[in-house]
Amino acid sequence: MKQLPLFLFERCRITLRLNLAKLCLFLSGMYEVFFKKINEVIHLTADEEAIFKNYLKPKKLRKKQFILQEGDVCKYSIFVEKGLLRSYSVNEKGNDQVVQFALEGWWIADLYSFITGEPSRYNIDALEDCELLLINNDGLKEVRRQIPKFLEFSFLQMQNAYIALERRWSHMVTLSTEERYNKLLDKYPDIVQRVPQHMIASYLGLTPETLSRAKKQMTLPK
Amino acid sequence: MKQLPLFLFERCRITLRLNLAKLCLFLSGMYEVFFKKINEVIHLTADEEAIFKNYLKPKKLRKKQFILQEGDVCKYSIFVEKGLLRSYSVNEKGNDQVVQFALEGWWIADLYSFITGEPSRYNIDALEDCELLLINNDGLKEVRRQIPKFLEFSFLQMQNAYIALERRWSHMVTLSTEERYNKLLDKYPDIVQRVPQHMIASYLGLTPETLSRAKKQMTLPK
DNA sequence: AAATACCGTTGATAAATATCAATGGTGTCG
DNA sequence: CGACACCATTGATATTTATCAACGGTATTT
Repeated sequence: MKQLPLFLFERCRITLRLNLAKLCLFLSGMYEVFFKKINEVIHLTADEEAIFKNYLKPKKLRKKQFILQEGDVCKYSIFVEKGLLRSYSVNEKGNDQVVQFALEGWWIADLYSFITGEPSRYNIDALEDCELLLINNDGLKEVRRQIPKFLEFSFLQMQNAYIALERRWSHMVTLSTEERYNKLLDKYPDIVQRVPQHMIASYLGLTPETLSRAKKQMTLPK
Repeated sequence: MKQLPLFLFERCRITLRLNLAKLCLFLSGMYEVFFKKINEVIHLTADEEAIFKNYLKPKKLRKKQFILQEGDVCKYSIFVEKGLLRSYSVNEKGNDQVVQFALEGWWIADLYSFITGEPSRYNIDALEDCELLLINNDGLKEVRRQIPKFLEFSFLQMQNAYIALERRWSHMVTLSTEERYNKLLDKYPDIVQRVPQHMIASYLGLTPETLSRAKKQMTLPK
């Protein structure tokens, strides 16, 4: 067997060392928000965190890339370590209907498709470059089995999600356009700042024109 | 001590026997739907059902009576054995906004108030004479602790509730007035039949007049 | 650097729905 | 039995919001 020239080998070593350093940095930061969030509610030991990591799949997503497209099955529940995503459906007129945004520390998925395995009617794409953690349903079930505390966490999380959605519903029905916008601005200023206004409008159930005019009304009135 | 006349004692015995019979009948029927519903998902042993019954409080409610009023804390999660309830809020114009209906086998509460102990912004009243089972939050926690299977049940139930609400949201945003009404008619014909139309309208986010006209449109067109 | 896509704003008009008011029917209760 | 509460329907009108079209600014791509 022919021997490789030494300089090539040397280059490999250097490259390897550099990538290793990057990998360490990458891994240490990759789960930071994730476990911070969970540990706000239950306390996981280092061992338990290790179990968890077995089922988590890190993924980076560039702005405008899809992680779920209409017609596909939603195989993963997505945790946002960094960045910003949105889920939306496209109605018969071809307009986007934004369902949800997801910032750092939030989860996003089409739960119905995720649970049933039916094709999704939603799209999920990145509004900014993202770092995500993916876990599939079997993974979640396995973690809940191995770490019973996590079932408790899942229940509480789902309960909170339900309550939040119910409140959003009540605001949608009760509040005027302007009040709804202000509510969002008040509660999630980050979203309003980082998301194009026409997507905010869609999220609030308005056309871009209507939101633009409503904002104008709010500045000058009296 | 003066002795009571015998005939009085005799009358007591008869009354007692009658009431006992009624009580037995009452108790056997009282939890029927409840455990049937739960056992569709998990299986409870007789012992476990007995534990459960310790924390359940049967209650009958007459048509038009309230079980929760705006400003009160929602102390109970309510299971409907029989009858029909609705939750609603009253907006600043004094109109009712129906949030939810609950038929036999369903749960109803203001979850936010129930969990946090904050005063509720909703009313819950009976649209028909009802038989209910009430359980407070400590009771639920205790049952989840003593019967871990029930935590699993709670998680799944909450997950389903979330998915259902999400779908309702998507229908509200996507579908036309008529499609929404048909969806409800298709999915819950019982509700449409048993509830006055103006409450259906409110549930769908419409005025009674608009729903009336929409129905008319649906019969004659073409 | 030029071309292009994306975005927010504004105006004119159309459509959907709410609001106000009146009517008649039905059931309930004293 | 009659008075009253409750309810669905219909008409006329007002309000809200969507739709269509055009413009100018900014960022992105080539």
